[in-house]
Amino acid sequence: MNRSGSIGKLLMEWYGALRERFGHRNWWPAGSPFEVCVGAVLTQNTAWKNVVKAIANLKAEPALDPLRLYEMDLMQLAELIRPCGYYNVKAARLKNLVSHLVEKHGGDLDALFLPPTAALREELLSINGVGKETADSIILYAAYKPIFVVDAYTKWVLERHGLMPERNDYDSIQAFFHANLECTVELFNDFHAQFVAVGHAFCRKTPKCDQCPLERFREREAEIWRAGGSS
DNA sequence: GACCAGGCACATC
DNA sequence: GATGTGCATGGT
Repeated sequence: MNRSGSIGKLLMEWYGALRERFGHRNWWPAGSPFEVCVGAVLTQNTAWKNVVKAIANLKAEPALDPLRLYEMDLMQLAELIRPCGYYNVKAARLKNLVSHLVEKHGGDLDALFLPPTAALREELLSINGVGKETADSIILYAAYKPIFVVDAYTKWVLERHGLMPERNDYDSIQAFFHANLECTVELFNDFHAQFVAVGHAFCRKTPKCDQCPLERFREREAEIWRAGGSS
């Protein structure tokens, strides 16, 4: 087995251990694809608990709808999403996303999601306020297309286990997972969610880190490096 | 009261 | 292209 095969096998064992520990995460925690899009913007550098409050406000208005958000006053939108922080910035970003959706696709998410993944990603990234993680979250969890979402916890785990690819930028890490895993929506969906779960449980909690379900793979990881290019 | 959270754009060098 | 900074609330 070559080295990439070994890594793929290890990653699946990681996934199995995480899944056993945390259970299937049932992501994305949202009632509709549009809610995923809104949540993806609101959760930028923000704890999900606070996003839940903001989304509840939008639902109560009710305003969790492309056209309503499109027509809503910017200041009013900012006030509704205040609990999730950066509310002025995020109100503008939501407006950008919704304006694109309404003006280019008549408010129809299915129309937005029609292009192939690479083209859709480029289109989303062209919207000010939609970066790589936000775009990929929308593609995976709202459009149901297989793309691996990389976040701070993903980087933390890879670094912690010495599995970081040559370059540690977003696209390189994403390519690493695409190269070593079966590219399916189901796997990418829950794998990313498991990284978030293990991050919540152990990242920055060094005293507890020895209880992390990934610790038992240390020896396997060392073996892979000893084996080098083949095994 | 300090520190952190499921980023991103923009300024500066 | 690498690095620094502003954005802001709520939980621990």
